Amino acid sequence: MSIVALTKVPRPSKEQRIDTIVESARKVFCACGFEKGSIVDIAADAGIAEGTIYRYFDGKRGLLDEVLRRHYAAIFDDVQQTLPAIEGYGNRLRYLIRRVLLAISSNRGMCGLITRDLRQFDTTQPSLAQSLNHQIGILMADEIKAGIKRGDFRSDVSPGIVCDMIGGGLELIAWSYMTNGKAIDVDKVTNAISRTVLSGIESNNATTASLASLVTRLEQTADRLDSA
Amino acid sequence: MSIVALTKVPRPSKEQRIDTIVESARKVFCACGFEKGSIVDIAADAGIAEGTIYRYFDGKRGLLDEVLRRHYAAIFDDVQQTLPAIEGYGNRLRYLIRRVLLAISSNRGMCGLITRDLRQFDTTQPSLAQSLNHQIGILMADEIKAGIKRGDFRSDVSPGIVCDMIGGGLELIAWSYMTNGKAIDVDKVTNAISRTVLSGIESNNATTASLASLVTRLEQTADRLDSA
DNA sequence: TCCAGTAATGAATAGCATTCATTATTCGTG
DNA sequence: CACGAATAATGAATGCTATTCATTACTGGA
Repeated sequence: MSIVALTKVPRPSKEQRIDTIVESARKVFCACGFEKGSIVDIAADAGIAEGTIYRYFDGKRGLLDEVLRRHYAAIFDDVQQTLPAIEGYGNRLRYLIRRVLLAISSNRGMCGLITRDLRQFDTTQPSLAQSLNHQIGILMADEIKAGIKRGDFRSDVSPGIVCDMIGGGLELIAWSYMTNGKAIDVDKVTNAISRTVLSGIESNNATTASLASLVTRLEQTADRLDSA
Repeated sequence: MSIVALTKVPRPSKEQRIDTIVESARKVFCACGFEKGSIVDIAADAGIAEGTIYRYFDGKRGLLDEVLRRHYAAIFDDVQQTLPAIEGYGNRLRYLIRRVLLAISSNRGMCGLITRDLRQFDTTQPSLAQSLNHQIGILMADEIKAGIKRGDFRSDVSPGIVCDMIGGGLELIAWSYMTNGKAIDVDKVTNAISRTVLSGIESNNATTASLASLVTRLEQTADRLDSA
């Protein structure tokens, strides 16, 4: 029979407890993934019993949602501070692409959660987390729509489809980063995506050729004028 | 005590048994998804015991892989028959995009498996199924590379990135089809993607218009000079 | 100090993939 | 046809985890 004198620490506030749980969940999920990261692990890391987690969260899924929500919130904050300072729709679009690539390549564990586990939709109850990638898509779509209105972008483009292509492309790049592990060359990829989106892949030989012949003709004319 | 006279059906061949199991798995997975579709359900549908499945497959995951492999194989067969008959790199690219959209929109259950469950990678052992989407990407990349070589496409485009953008875009469209259920307008989406990939989104209205008027003016000047 | 009300606990529950000792069937051979 | 290894099928038992809930521990006001 041992009598132990423990300094009784007061219970943490509701907010502190939630923060502790979410942080432990983040650590465990990032390290092991959603499936393999168990509630027992998270509880152990947070220094509490499993049951306690269920007082604050609907379940494992809800916990993941909150982890992801906080991750995206930080990115959104950053973006909202930076975006307005950038001039030009094309440049802002380019910044958004680059920002996502940075987020992907700077946190492999989170990248795994996003590419692997965010997708687990439940047709009955769409979760908050599902709309997070979509939010970034909305930011991009806003730029494109504004660009169309101003005439910088063609009026026949579908902003939604273009955003899907950018967002989907970024996701595939993230996914292949997760599976093959090769580092992402952020600037190179940013350039490739931006260039493709803005200019497409078709060569405009016809235009170039007609311009070239025009130049030739003007040069000849100029020569004649000189000699006259 | 009942004496029942059952016509003893001979055991099916290994191949038949595998086909039965895979077909039952396809039905169950398509109806319930990978997580919720249980081995018991599949065994019941196939009219066998759960244990039997494990004689033929590594486990639930391996079973899904085979279901997906067969689904993709059918598409590949179809594509390989059709593709060579189409003239022009841009047109073949367009066909591939349309073919994938058709596959997506014609089979919602399978679409769910692809967008939701195919992604469950295990960093330790990459599965066959993971490379299936990639295969289609390779077909597209081939067209793009050939198009670059022939001068139809700009030489500074990155085929891999463009394929990621097309493939990723298609996946996002599939995903949003799964979550919001709205039917996909195959032709409209095919057009939007093709147009974006080929021509980009930047309007060259201003440039074209100003160049055109410049050309006109220069031509008039040149004519006047010539006649002088 | 006491006592509702609130929070935390962790053993019990439940669901499901996977295993494996047991039973049934097949088929080559005497 | 009969026998008996070899092969296939079975389904109860196992193990793992998320989730629940009766019980216990704390807290803050009267």
